[in-house]
Amino acid sequence: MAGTAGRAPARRPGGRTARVRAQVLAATVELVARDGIAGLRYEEVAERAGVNKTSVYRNWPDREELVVEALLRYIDDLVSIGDTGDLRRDLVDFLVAIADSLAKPTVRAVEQATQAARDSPVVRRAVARVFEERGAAVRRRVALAVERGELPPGDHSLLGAMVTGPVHFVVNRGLRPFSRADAERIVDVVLAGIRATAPQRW
Amino acid sequence: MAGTAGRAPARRPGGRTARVRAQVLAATVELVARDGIAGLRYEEVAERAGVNKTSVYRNWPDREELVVEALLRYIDDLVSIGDTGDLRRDLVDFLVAIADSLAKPTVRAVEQATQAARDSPVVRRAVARVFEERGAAVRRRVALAVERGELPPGDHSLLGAMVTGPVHFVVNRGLRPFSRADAERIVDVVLAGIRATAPQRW
DNA sequence: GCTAAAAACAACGATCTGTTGCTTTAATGA
DNA sequence: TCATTAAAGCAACAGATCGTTGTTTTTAGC
Repeated sequence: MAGTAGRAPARRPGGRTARVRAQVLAATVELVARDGIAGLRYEEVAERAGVNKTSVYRNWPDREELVVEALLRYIDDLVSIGDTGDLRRDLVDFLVAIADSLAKPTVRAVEQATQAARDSPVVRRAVARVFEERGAAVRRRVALAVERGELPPGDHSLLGAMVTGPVHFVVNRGLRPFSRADAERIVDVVLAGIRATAPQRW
Repeated sequence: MAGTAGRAPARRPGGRTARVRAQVLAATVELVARDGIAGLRYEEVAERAGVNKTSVYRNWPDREELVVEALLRYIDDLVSIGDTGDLRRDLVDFLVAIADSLAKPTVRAVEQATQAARDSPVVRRAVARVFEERGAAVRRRVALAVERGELPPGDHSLLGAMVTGPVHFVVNRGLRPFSRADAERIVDVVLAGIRATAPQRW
């Protein structure tokens, strides 16, 4: 797959074309965030992008390619974990950043795509790729923590899910705002639990 | 709001009418599970239900009322937590049951509705009501555990999110199957973490 | 079996879909 | 600066879907 989503590379990609493409992809993200992939309407994309609908149809004859390209373009909106040397702090900051990011259209679009991924291999691959980068960063950060003696050695493959899962749960249910205190509680319980269940004091 | 979703009660609700209603609601759940609320098409509902589309339009002029009624009808598909006297076992069983239930169209429809709830008060109320029953059951079970000395007293409002959040996370990302061992690990870490972070050995 | 509630049938104008032929704009490179 | 031409805009289309309405047929309830 060369170029942007399998088509021959544009031969005049600057100026207006770039503007049109960017506006279409931005509109696509917003509408997928609101209505999901199945609810996406080309005419509404064009209207919101301030572009003629033929521009959308001709550039992205396949709606899944449109959605995938839109998701990948904004992949950087997905927050990642940092490294201050203090695992607890990095995790807490990470959770707070995730909670905030869940308000962004980009991130909500990824959530919608995650639902749709069940029925579409193309979307599934894109979503997996998006999450893979974040997941790898968390794994690297955890490995560092083990090296530094902040965590006992062992299988920490569930750690990421154990700290971020509750954030998604609370925010998506939308029952209450997610506070920094919530993040601290989650991280403290999970880290203490991992240490307490380690085979021996390492 | 009397009757089913605000309309005057049907005066001939038996036999064929009941059959039509049930088939439409079942079809609605399946299609919402696949395409979300915004992607729901009345004609496809009618076709899948083996029913004329006018029956759908006349019974449910408002698509949100159709979706809400469909969700509430299958509310019992949402698994709840049991009480064997052993908190760890009850939680593990609960998590495994949740993971299994996430394959059901009914439950996936609720997940889709949860996304859409952001933009629709009607849907939001229905989803909140659906989850409220399950959440209350977990809170009761946790309160029992505290009474029995299985858990230290304190604020356990995040416990439900901390054990079920990771399940949703793993299953929805769909990277790998969710095993009973995963459930055990999650519950063990969370329970150990809660005990380890309790103010004193209670 | 009668009555009438409710489902099916049929047909509608309006909107959306996806495509095509043509015109206009403007990015690119000389 | 300006000629070339890629790419966007415009207009019109057949077909599908939407939501509604008038009528006919089925059948639940008495």
